[in-house]
Amino acid sequence: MTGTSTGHSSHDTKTRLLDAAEELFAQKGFDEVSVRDLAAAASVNVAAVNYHFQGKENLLREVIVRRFTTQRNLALSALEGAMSRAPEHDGLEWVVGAMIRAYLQGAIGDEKPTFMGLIARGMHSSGHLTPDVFFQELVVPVFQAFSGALQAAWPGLPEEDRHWVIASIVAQVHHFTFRWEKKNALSEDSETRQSMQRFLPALAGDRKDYIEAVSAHITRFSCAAIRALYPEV
Amino acid sequence: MTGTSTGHSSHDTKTRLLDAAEELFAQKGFDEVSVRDLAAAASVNVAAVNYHFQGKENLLREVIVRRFTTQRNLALSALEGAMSRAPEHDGLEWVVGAMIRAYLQGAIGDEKPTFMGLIARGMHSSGHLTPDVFFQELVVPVFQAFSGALQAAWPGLPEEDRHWVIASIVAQVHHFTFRWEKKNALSEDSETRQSMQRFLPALAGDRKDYIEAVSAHITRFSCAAIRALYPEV
DNA sequence: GCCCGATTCAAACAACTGTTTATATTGTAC
DNA sequence: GTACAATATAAACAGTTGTTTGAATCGGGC
Repeated sequence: MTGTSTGHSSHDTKTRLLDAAEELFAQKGFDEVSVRDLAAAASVNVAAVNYHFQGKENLLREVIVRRFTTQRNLALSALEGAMSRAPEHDGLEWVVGAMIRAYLQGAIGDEKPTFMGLIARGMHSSGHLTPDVFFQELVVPVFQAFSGALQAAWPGLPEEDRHWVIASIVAQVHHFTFRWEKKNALSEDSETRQSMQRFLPALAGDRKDYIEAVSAHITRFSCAAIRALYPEV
Repeated sequence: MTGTSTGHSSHDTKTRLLDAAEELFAQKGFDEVSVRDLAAAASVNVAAVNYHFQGKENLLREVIVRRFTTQRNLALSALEGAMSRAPEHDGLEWVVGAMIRAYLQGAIGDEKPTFMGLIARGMHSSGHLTPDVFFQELVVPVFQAFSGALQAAWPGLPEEDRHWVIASIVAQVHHFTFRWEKKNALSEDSETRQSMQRFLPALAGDRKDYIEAVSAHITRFSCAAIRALYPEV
């Protein structure tokens, strides 16, 4: 990292390792993936993990930061775009919908197993990553941006209630993300999978339709509550 | 297990092991707890785990089944009680509130680290437990009971939308449960913990108040949406 | 007393973990 | 070509994992 002049060959194996780690961690979780698994998946030597990163945990940290940074930027720019082009009469649905869609897109929009489960695991797990920096840099800005946008879109919603409402919206986004991942992790003919699809038929469709259906529902449900509970101005 | 006549001494160490496992798994997760940790916490020999249960995974399975069974029964009886005594005019809030309160009570009502995180981990994790039986026996009945109660309380809500609405409610319950656990897992002066409490001041209060505040919010929020979106009869 | 099945225990087992070492191999500057 | 740093490799390391073994102990029945 001292000079950006020469380095070119290492970049390959480093990113190869990062990519493999992201996919494997998302699939099976941190503890279930050994350094040897990572090395094999990336077609590099086992020692490479400790040479390029310093230990397995640091690799996880870098994976998370990389993914979450793009997710944060995605959400922030989507929010900014929505706010600037928000028509006056349905500004609420516009802003909330944009936020939800951006998150879902980044979370399960890709065909590969996503990072969202990885984040969930990482936050569950005991000390695998120091959550402080991560939380401050990546979660807080999105929350505040969303909070500000919501305030602008629906001034009648007081600040202390806004926290509750945002929590409820985030809860739904996470939950539906999790359901999609969970479904995909099950075998095609699993009883559980069939039950899940019976309970939520949208799970049987393809990714794109699911994201759209979920976004529409959360937006409709949450905005209806907001409109019913708080005065328009 | 052949005869119920003699057995008395083993029962002690077996339940001691179950209790220790439940607490440790909930605290640190399945992989982070070694068989030796379990044995030490229960004050039994390491081999006891493989003698009474057959392997560590089986112990986890029995822990989960035991806990989730009581949780299921708790939710079902709470729902039944609420339905029988539901006054006509606010039957919706009554039923939804009872359901939410029962779940939160079982999830984070105890002072010990709860089983909810354990369940979440178990469902996340790859193959640690066969989810099929577990899901069919423990999740499905509660879902169906809640669905039936909701139909009775608000007939205007069509079945396919009911699935979505229930998912949104469950999402919130899980999320707020998770937030409480997450907060408790962090050290008192952690920056993240302070941020979380700033975003959701109720997290700073005690357990009882938190459960009450969360139940009230989810009920209010969700029922407002239902009333706004669907005709009363 | 003796016997017998059920339980407990300390010790050892084989497999796997993340990490390090010492040796090659590479690419580039001179 | 040689020299040099950066990177890749195979082998070994020390520690932990879940599980098994075989002997010791317990608890009554007779």
